[in-house]
Amino acid sequence: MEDFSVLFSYFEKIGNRKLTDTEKAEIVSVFRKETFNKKQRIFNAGDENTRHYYIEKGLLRMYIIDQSGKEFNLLFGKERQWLGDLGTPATTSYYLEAVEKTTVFSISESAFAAIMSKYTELSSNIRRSYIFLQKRFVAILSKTAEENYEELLNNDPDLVQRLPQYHISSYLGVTPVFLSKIIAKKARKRD
Amino acid sequence: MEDFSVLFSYFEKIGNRKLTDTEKAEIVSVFRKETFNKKQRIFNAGDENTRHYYIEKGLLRMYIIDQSGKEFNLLFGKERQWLGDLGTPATTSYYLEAVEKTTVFSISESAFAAIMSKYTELSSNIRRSYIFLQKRFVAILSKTAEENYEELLNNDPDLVQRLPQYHISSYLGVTPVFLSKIIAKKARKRD
DNA sequence: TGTTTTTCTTAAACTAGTTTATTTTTTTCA
DNA sequence: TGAAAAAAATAAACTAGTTTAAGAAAAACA
Repeated sequence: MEDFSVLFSYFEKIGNRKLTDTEKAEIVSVFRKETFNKKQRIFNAGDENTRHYYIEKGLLRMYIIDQSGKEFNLLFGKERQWLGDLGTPATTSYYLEAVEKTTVFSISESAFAAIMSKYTELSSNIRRSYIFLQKRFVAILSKTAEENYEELLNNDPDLVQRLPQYHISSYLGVTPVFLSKIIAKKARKRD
Repeated sequence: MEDFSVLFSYFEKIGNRKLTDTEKAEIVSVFRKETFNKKQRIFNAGDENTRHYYIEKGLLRMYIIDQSGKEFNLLFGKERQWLGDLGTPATTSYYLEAVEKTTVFSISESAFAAIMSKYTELSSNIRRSYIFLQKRFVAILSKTAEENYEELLNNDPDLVQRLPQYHISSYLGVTPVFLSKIIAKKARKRD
């Protein structure tokens, strides 16, 4: 029998109360526990009705590939975070991939919509995602790559450590070459 | 007595049914009809507990001012659209201003949260806003200013006509000088 | 309608970030 | 552990977009 305790804790936290056995059974029935290996693709641009992922352990990235074949990391998700394309069930434009070996609880859009009416905190979560993206958007628009790198380093040093540099540069909207320059400059300053 | 018919129609559309007189009275009691003149400020960065605005007529812009004093237009809102800072009631980082003389129905965050549970379509609206912002983010990150201008022209020609060029350039994340160049180049091509 | 103010254009010098290519360092894995 | 592959650093030439400035055009308004 698979271990859903992390998921139960999550719902107990957002519901601010213990779950009954019936509720636990309900949760087990709509979520699917899955594990993905490093670099394994979870969904692809063009896929319809993609699922939502609550991450137990590991690191995922959601990205696009532009006309010229270049990748842009839109979002990362790590343990105790949600990731997925909120545009679902419409055809997605994104790719979702594991950066590390990752274990998730996944749920279909329809089931997600259903539990949202029960756990209203899930809607607040979408709203928080919006606010996060808005901040990120403004930062990338109005600040230099150097400032944005500095900020990421402050806000989520863990992420910077777990990701290869070229994934970070793509998240910041610059080339790996340029991020390398920024880091070299920072190191030069420091001594 | 002020005319709330546009707002009633909106709720009848999203609720997919006629409103009762009681419901109409409820709506009138929580919304405030307001008019803003061209260039009038509606809220400022630093304000707390900003309101949500459903636009009856006119055009608003939400923007930031960066460290160096430069403005960046994050979003525009026109008739039959919502605009506001979803981060409310937390202190906002944004400015909201009327581009044209604009009439709105405004509502406080607490009342908004309350009617959201009754008209669940309002949550879907937040989700749609998220999807819109995500698309815009990806476009600005991965496409040239020229392509982004072209796209805006296709998706919302009306907006391009109603806004001064420098507001559009700021929305696209470039300087007015550069947008002017893009437009000049386009005109040169066309003949 | 003419004057003032605001917006747009053009030009030229500049810079943040890109591209391509090569070398070095780090990681992977047989 | 040693060879191969992946990631990062460095360099140099390049370009998309910025800055500053000045003039032209359009809009506002008295």
